Amino acid sequence: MPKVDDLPGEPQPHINLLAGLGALSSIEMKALQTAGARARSISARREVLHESAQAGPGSLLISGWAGRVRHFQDGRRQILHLLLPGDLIDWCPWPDLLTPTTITALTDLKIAPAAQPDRIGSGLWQAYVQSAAIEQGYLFRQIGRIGRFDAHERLADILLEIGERLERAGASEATHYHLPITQEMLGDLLGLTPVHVNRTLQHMRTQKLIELRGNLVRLLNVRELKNIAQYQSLAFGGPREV
Amino acid sequence: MPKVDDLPGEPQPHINLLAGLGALSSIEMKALQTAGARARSISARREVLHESAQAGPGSLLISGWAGRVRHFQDGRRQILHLLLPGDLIDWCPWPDLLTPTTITALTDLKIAPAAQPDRIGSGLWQAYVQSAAIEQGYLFRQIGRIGRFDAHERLADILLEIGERLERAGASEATHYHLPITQEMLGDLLGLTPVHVNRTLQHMRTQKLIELRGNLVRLLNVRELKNIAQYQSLAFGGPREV
DNA sequence: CGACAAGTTGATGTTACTCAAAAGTGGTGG
DNA sequence: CCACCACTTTTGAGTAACATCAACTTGTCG
Repeated sequence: MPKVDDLPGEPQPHINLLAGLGALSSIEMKALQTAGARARSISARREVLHESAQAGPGSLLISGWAGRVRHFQDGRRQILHLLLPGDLIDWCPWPDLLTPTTITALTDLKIAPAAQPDRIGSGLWQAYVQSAAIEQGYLFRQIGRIGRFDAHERLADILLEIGERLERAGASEATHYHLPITQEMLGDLLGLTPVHVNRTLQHMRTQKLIELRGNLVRLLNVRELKNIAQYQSLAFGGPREV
Repeated sequence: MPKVDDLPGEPQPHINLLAGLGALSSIEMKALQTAGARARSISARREVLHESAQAGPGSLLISGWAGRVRHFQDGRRQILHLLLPGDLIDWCPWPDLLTPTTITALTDLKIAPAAQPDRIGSGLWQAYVQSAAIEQGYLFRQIGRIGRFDAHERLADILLEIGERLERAGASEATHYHLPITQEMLGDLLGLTPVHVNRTLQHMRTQKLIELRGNLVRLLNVRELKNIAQYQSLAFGGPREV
């Protein structure tokens, strides 16, 4: 598996991810590479985008984790969707049609302006559109997860999902990755309190389902985890001919 | 006592809704009217669309309530999103990019094949695209609702949201409408058990927040309901010039 | 070293679930 | 019209899951 960090140069998860979604021309690949090089840094806990903002020309998350967030008046918050390296952030096929949500940096980030597809229907354009469709799929999963799963199921499910997404972006292995967010953020994502997240993780450790040291997770018993979460990968089409 | 049935001709909520989202030409209006007349019936609890199905050419929900549903192996289910009269069901701006979810009829339905926009960018096309974007906004709300709200908040929120959506479709008043789904379905939508939905509704009745007789709901204290749910309308743009 | 954030643990309270049964509702056929 | 059925709503009692409050520990960084 591609241990991206060993490769020369910067890791470019957005290229790995998008190349899997649309048949990119070499020009488009180049554009993505140069975009990646022009990434700017944003530090943890900063807002990347505010609810009230207009949809921008699109951005690519190069490194770090972010989240679409809803804040409530009484201080509660819910992470609606987790954004991982390689993800497309606020691109939209037409101006002004994006539902604006606040996006917050959960860790330090690097964000690059998205390379613009030169025409509708190009490989890059297809990849972007697919990317948006996939996000919608994850929203559906998120609803099912927090609506009907208990704490163990939610954690098993999200750990599997994150691993799968990181692997697709070539950023990690699916069963062994760096989890750079706090248990409190995990709670905000899963609709649980940080205390309960902690206890549940403890329990999963004693069950030898996972290992968690520092912020390195290892999924020790993927079979059982998938069983707990009734897990199945989110299916989506690969690149198609235009 | 649905007032709508007393009006001459068939009610056409999809026209009310879509006309608010895109500047429809008179030809497009006609097309929607004839589409509405060609509606077919589907009886309650039937699947309208299965997960595995290809994205179709699109359908309009003319009457009745449906839901995007996820079923779990152990019999639990979660209604991911509620589909109300006038809603666009499986239309997608490009073939095959829709995330397929099972759609189930919660009541008897009437469904019409969606009139196809004749070109990208037309008023009808814009209305459809906006409609899809709005659905995404409701998905975000749904996640916040079930992730961080307790039972009272969830019910207050959903009752307000449903009222608002029905009113926008010209199908009811926002504070006084027919609720044709069972409390069990409401539970599946909100991630609660039917028993707990019932108790919570009882409590809201004693608080004089709502009135619920048969399946007619009246929101008696909208101010307080909005306060409970920290409610604010989902903002979206009206028709725009092409 | 000290300060601060994150993780951990215990004790206790509350919300929501489970199981169970009764009562109301609507439709169907005799 | 009534009897019967299936479904929904309602209510009660007991339980489990999760939240809350609070303290203590660990780790990290200046």
